[in-house]
Amino acid sequence: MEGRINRIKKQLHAQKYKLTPQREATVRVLLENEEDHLSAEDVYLLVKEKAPEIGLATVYRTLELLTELKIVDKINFGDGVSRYDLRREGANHFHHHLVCIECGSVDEIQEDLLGEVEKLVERKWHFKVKDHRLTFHGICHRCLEKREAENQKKHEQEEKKEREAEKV
Amino acid sequence: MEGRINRIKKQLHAQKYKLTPQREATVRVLLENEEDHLSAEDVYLLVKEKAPEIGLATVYRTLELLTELKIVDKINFGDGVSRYDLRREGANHFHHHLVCIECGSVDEIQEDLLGEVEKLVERKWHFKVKDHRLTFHGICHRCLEKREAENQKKHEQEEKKEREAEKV
DNA sequence: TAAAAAAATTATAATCCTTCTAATTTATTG
DNA sequence: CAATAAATTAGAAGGATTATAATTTTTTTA
Repeated sequence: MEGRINRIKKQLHAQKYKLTPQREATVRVLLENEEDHLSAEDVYLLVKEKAPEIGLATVYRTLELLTELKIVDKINFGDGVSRYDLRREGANHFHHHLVCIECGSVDEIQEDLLGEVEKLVERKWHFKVKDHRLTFHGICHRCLEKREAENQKKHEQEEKKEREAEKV
Repeated sequence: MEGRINRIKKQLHAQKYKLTPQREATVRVLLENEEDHLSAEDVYLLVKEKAPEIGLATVYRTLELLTELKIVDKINFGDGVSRYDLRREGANHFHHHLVCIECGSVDEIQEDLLGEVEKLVERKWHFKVKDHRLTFHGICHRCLEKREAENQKKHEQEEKKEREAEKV
């Protein structure tokens, strides 16, 4: 964690920005919640626990700054708020997302699925790809498993009923 | 055009909705600007030309309704407004976008680039894909060509200078 | 066809997210 | 240490979207 903070500090310094206490608190919150997809408001509330004096505007400005420096990626899942996602260290492409339309969960895919597709886009559409956003909407593995379990149960009950009917 | 309107009318009726004059005017605007990616405000201003009495709220509600029925897709390119994009007739997947970070243009890719990727996601992550959003950010062919032309020009001028220098 | 009920629309207010502004604080430089 | 620059705070302002109440249009039903 500390190493990562230090590297981010260097990235800021390289562009003549400082890692102020407020900025550091914000980065820490992002690191501690790396799996989540926090909105600016979410970040603000969490940062307040560490640094109660911080203002919402500062959080917005810090997130904007981190986005500019490609330390975080700003993403929108269509629910009216922007969410902020730490870029994995060394990752040169933005990871992808699986949004469940049943339970609302958001999972991440770190694998680069688009290598070939991007090559094709550059060749066929003569478009120089710099970044991408790929999100799948559908049903997550948890909800699928829940469904299967329910179907299983229903089947068993039906079978039980049938057996009882046969007895009578 | 009329045929398309009629088919949309039927889709509405199938769900017990009516194609009111305001809704029809909105759909016409979307059809007439199929290449664009209009915001609700854009649509509102264009619909006003046909039906000046329409209210902004109606446009929003109509677009929401059309989105529910999968007649249009709501999409967000990160500029603070939602944009609405007619689904191509018969298309069972949402098309992709190329957003130019230099000139702001948005081009569409109708080809299904994700067939294999989606199969992989379903297998490997056990996620049932229902829809997707894929947007590339980069430099469009127009801007690339402009750049090349400028480089070409610069080269020519440099060569000219060199020749003149040799003369003297 | 007239009355009642339902659906849709209008205009405007309200809300929510985000950005801007002015005043203040903190850090940096000569 | 004074002067300048950078960053932050609190709150106002802005813009996009949604909610509300009154009105209009359409549909249903007697």
